[in-house]
Amino acid sequence: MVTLKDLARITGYSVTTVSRALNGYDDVNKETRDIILAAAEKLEYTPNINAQSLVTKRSKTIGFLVSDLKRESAKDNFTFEVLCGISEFVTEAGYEMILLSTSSSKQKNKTFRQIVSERNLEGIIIQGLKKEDPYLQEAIKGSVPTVLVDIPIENETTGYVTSNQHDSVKKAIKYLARLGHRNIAYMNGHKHAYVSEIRYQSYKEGLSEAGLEVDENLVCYGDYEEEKAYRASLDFLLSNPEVTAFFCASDIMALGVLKAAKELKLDVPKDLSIIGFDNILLTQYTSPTLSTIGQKPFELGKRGTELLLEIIQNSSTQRHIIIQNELILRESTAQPGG
Amino acid sequence: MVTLKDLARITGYSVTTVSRALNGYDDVNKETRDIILAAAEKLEYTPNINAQSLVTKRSKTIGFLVSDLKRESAKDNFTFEVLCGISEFVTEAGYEMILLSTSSSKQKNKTFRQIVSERNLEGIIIQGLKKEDPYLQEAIKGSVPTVLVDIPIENETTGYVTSNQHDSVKKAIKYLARLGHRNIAYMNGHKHAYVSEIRYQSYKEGLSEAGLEVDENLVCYGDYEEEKAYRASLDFLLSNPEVTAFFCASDIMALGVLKAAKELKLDVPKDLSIIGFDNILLTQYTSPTLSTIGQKPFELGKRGTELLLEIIQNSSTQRHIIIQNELILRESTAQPGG
DNA sequence: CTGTTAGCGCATTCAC
DNA sequence: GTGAATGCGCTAACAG
Repeated sequence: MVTLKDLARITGYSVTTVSRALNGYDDVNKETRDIILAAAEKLEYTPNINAQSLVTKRSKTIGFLVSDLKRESAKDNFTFEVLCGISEFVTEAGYEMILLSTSSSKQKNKTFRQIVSERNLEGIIIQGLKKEDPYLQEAIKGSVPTVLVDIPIENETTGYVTSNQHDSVKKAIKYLARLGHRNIAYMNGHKHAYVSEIRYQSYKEGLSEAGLEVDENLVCYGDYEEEKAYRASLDFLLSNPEVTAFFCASDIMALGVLKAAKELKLDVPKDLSIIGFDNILLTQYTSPTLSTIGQKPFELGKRGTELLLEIIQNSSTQRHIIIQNELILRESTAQPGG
Repeated sequence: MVTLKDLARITGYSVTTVSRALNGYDDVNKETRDIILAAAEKLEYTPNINAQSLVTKRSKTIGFLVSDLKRESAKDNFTFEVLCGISEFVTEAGYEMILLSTSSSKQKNKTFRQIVSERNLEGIIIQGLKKEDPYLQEAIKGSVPTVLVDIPIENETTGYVTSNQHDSVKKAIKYLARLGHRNIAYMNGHKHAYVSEIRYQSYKEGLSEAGLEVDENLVCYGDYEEEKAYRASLDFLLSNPEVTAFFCASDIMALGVLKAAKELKLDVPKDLSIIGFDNILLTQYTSPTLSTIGQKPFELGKRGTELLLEIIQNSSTQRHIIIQNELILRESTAQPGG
């Protein structure tokens, strides 16, 4: 390992001068700088970021905190795409990202503050935590720069990045209404997620704006799981034959509804239109293919990181970023009756 | 931020004693230790790992180096599942993981050594790099503990974790042969991946062991892409009507073959049996559902990390770990003719 | 058992 | 322009 001291010894200058030359200070003789830079290059000198951060207090590291990063969550490439987006931007900015999972941190009885101070994290991006998660509360209250994915809360050191779920859900509902659907059901996820609320609220508003009545009985709960959505919709469709369209808070649940429809010999989209949310790869392969609302998780990660670094550098003019979703129409939507 | 110095000041002991008490040395008076531990708890003291690593030379950090972590790779949840496996085990061991992408590192002209020494990484797990990638070569030659995923190379500081691809591919081929297939084609991926070679080799051996001749003309190249596999197999199936089974080096390519078969009005599995590799989620949703070889990427990540930490601690008895794959039979395989 | 001393690699005063 | 001195938070000899 080559250190500043080595470079100092070899070039004959002091550690101080070497440090300044390498960090681009302009009070260094050009010749001196060239000599030092050449030596650094030759020896493949790399600054020790840990040592740097010890004195500068800037670790050039951020954390990405997600809820249980277990086997199952791997199915959900939303998190992974966000991760990719973060990774891309973070590296561009000369930072590095550490992956943190709440489950394992809790297991180790760490507080949010500890997670952060252990590694001197400059900021944290949070995704997928339940509303009532203590880490989330700590993060919001604390003074560590934080960016939340899909949780619309902001303050001095907290920002968020999300998509225009409100508009896109309303758009989907109104689209169904325009096709002639009068009884549009909603398959909601569990109540621990902010997005469930937002989407449900938007569903209701969409109905109202389309001149349709909101009927609480047309709401099912599938917990963002295919199997649960399948079972819930099986019963539901049997007892609510007037329903001709189903809007689902996630594609995974839409798959469950699709399965139930098939089992009940309902033709999709002739007897039942279905719209999902997420645009997962599978939606292009089902039969019929699934209409859905497409998010851009990669962008969420990338822009979220951008925002986080701005908050860290105190250079941000805003505390939130909204990414546009896209209503993707495929084969699972049509007029009622065909 | 609470430091050792703070604890020393408050408890009246020296920094050294506080440090020793906290690190569980047994040459500390029990009473003293209790006082110190109590103070640490009360003030929520958290050791600064960066400072620790500066002196101990152990950063408690490993890197996960993957090839281009771009938008597209997100489709491939193999990487993500490996990542989840790493994350789980790494945290258990008190380590943290940093995500590194070759594309961005190259862009910054960093050598492998620099990537490692910048952050004092204790070890690295590598996945998805092409055979000829310079980072891979550096890693293997270098003295930094390294674990390769699916690249069977080992030496003093390098180990690998992979699945029994050899056996499982042979098993699949022999299964097809037992069903009565005599002309079994192979859809290979690009040649930059070790796994392509291994699977191809195993395919040939499987044929031989089943008493079938190896015909180089029955090999196609789909580059691990659906579209390319689709086009390659379209031509191929037209000009090779005697082929009744297709083994594909990845499920994604199997999807391409399935699409081509449908376009050619070939019934799967009646006219053409298909077996893929990976057991991606999609294989359960296609029609017909796809037979495939299931890997356990989560296990790969987890066991790989385990191995890496052993190499780091110099406690490993072996340098490689093999995880068992599973031949999963679904609807896309049958006897020729039905 | 405990404290003093030294130093990890680096950036930053402050003199010269 | 340059260097000596200081300290970031911590561990590791070495004395006592």
